[in-house]
Amino acid sequence: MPRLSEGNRLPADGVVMATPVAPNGTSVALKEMERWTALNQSPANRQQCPVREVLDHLGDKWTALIVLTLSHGACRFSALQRAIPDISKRMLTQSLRNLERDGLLSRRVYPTKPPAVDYRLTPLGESFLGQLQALAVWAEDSHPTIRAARAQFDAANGEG
Amino acid sequence: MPRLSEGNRLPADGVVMATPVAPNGTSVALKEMERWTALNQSPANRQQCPVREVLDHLGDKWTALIVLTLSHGACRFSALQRAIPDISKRMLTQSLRNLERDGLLSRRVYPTKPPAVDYRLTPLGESFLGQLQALAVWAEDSHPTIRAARAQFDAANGEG
DNA sequence: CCAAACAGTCTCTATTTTAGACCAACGGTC
DNA sequence: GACCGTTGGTCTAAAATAGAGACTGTTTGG
Repeated sequence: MPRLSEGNRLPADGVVMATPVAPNGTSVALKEMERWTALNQSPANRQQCPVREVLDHLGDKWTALIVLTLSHGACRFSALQRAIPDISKRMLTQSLRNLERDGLLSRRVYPTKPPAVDYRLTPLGESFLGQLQALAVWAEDSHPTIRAARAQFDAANGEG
Repeated sequence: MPRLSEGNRLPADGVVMATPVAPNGTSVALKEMERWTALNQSPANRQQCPVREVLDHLGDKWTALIVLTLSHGACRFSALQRAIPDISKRMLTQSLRNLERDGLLSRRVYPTKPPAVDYRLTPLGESFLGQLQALAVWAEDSHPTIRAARAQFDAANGEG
């Protein structure tokens, strides 16, 4: 197996790795890349990778929205449902459980009839919220640029 | 329809809104929450919400990983595949297209045989990368805490 | 001449998500 | 007092989505 090292056998008409090159001729970024690639080879490594873990949670799609919603204060199940109308009960329950399991929020049950339950961020949850808020700011700042890029792309590639 | 205002008719045994209270008696956070809730009622609003847009992209699950991988420099399709072994070609293609459409990365085709294509972050992509890296740092920092919380949760609630 | 590599596309299946019914007890209305 | 909505969920069936793998056509390597 040739195990081709990317970047060496590249088309002659374009510089592909525009990164600093080490004395031996291989790109520095390439080496980092190889390390990263190697790391991701084993399922075990992938599973215990913190980045993956966080990303998989964001991949819940609802998780981030829930945390953002809870930034306004403690919230009951049904209030969350109203705040995020397009989440199904099932997913809301599931996402809340995951978040609780990971210690990002705490669940409090009031033994009344009908039962009342509320969710609030833990300190860990608050710190995650900080990250999310930074992301939200980036999103708002970049929104116009993204919309523009999107319009341009759609115009270039078929408009159907 | 009573349109119950959350927070007023709460169980007597627990303070549910531990947030500053405005002169008129309603929680400040509650008002923000109502605004947020109102915003999310209309599908149109949800669709054009920048936060949603970014979150939906992270919800791709692979998008973030791709951007993080491209932080090491330009990368060809197959190298990305090797770097992220558990992504399917289908999703990789799809995610790359979305990212390109939103102007986070650029795609360059070298008309050789066999064809070569490489992807690299645009300035906008780099700025998104910054956010992602901050998130990655948070993830690594918080990993132990999360693992602990998880272990505790699993111990408390049935260990099956 | 068979195999692999390149960057995808296409189809078929497996997983995930959603929509909606249901629970049991209570408050308000008619 | 029948009827409705409210509480926080769980459960099932249907819809959307993701994944696995075959296929494209050309070129180099063995």
